[in-house]
Amino acid sequence: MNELIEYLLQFGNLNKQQTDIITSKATELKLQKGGYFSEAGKIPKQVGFVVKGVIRIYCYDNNGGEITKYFVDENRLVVDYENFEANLVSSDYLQAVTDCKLIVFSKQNWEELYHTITDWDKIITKAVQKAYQIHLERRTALVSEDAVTRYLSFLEKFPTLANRVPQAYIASYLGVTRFSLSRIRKNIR
Amino acid sequence: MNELIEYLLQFGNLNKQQTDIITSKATELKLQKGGYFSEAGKIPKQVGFVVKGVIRIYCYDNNGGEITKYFVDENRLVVDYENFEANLVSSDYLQAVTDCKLIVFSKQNWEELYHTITDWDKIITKAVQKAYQIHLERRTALVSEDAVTRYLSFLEKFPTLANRVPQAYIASYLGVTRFSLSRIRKNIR
DNA sequence: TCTTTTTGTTGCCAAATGGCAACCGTTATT
DNA sequence: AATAACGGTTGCCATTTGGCAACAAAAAGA
Repeated sequence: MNELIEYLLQFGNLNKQQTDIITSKATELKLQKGGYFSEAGKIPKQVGFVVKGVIRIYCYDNNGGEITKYFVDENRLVVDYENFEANLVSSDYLQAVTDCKLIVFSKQNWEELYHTITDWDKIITKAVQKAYQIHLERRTALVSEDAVTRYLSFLEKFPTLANRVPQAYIASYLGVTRFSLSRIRKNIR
Repeated sequence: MNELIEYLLQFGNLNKQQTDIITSKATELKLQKGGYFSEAGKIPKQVGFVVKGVIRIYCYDNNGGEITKYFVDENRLVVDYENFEANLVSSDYLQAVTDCKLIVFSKQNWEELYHTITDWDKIITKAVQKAYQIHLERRTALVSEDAVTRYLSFLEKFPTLANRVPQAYIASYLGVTRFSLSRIRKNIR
C-alpha cells in the first residue's frame, strides 16, 4: 500500500488518519497475464493502482485492428476514468500484459473517499490531469516524427517496458505494423 | 459574453450575480490573422475564449518542422493550460489562423474567480478534462487509420474548419506532408 | 490595377511502410 | 518428449508517402 500513498502525496498532503482510511477501503487484486481489469461493452467499476506488472489499454479500429492506446506500469493509476466517472459503457479493454498485482477501489469505496477526505477531489483532479497531459504529449509525438524516431523515444520514455511487452502491442501503440517494427529494430542494431 | 456563459453552464450552475462577476473580469481581445495569443519561450498569462475565429496550437519537432497540435474554434476555451497553471515557460505557439475575437481573463482575474465563485474550480476542472478527452481521442485516431481516413474524419469532426485553415496546417495536424494531403484531396474528388 | 506573397498542385523519383507467406525459436501444454 | 501456440523475423512485392522542383491559382499589398 505504501507505493499508493507515496503516489498520492505527490498531489497533496495526507495525514496518517487519512492514509489509514484510504488503505482501509482498498483491496488487493491479482491478475494473470491476459486477464482483464475492465472490458469494452461494460461499465468500469473499479479504480486500480499498479503495484506490479503492466496493463495495456486498447480498442478496435473500424477495420477490426487493435489500437493500443497506452500502457500503465508500476506506480500509476489505471482506470477508464471517463466512463468510470460517468457510468458509461466503455469501448476500451484494460488487459494485463504480464501477471499483475493491483490495489483496487470499488466504485462505492472510491466515492466515499470524496466525502471522507478533505481535498480528495483536488488530489484526484491533479493526478488525472497529469495523466492526461502525459498521454496527450506522447500522442502528439506520434504524429510527427518518423517510425524510427517514435520507437527510439518510446524506448527512452519506457526503458523497462520494451522487454516486458510483446512487440505487436508496441507496434500498434506506435502506429506501425509489427513487421515494420521488427525491421526498425533490425536497422537500429 | 453570452457565448462564454452558455459554455460554462454546461459544466455547472451559475446565477446572475456570479455570471456578472465573471463578465466583469473579462475583456475583449482582437487578434489579427497571424497574431499570437501566446508564444513559446514565454509564460502564458491569459485564458481566452474564442468568440470568432480559429486559433492553432503548434510547436516544433526536433527537425524544425511545425507540428499542429490542435485547433480551437468558436465557443471553446483556448489556453496553454498546463503552463498557465504552473507558471512555466511554454514550448507552444497559440496563433490566430484567421482574424479572431476573444474574451480573455488575465491570470490575476482568473485566479480571483476561484476565490469568488463557489465551485468555480469544479466547473473549470470539468471543462479542462473534457478538452483533454477530446484531444486525446482525436490523437489516438491519428495513429491508427491511414491518411485518407484521418483526413475524412477530420472533415467530419471539423466540417467548418477545412475551408478556413491553410492545408499545410491541417496536414501537420494529420501527420502528413502538405504534398500528400494535396494528393489525398485529389483522390477524394 | 499590377505586383508580390502565400497557398495549393503536380510530376518525378527515392524511401518508407504494408501485406502476405514462410520460417525460426521460445514457451506452454499434454 | 512430442506437440501446439505464441512471438518474432525475413523475403518478396505492391502501395503509400516523402522530398524536391516547377508551376498554377488565389490572396494580399502597393
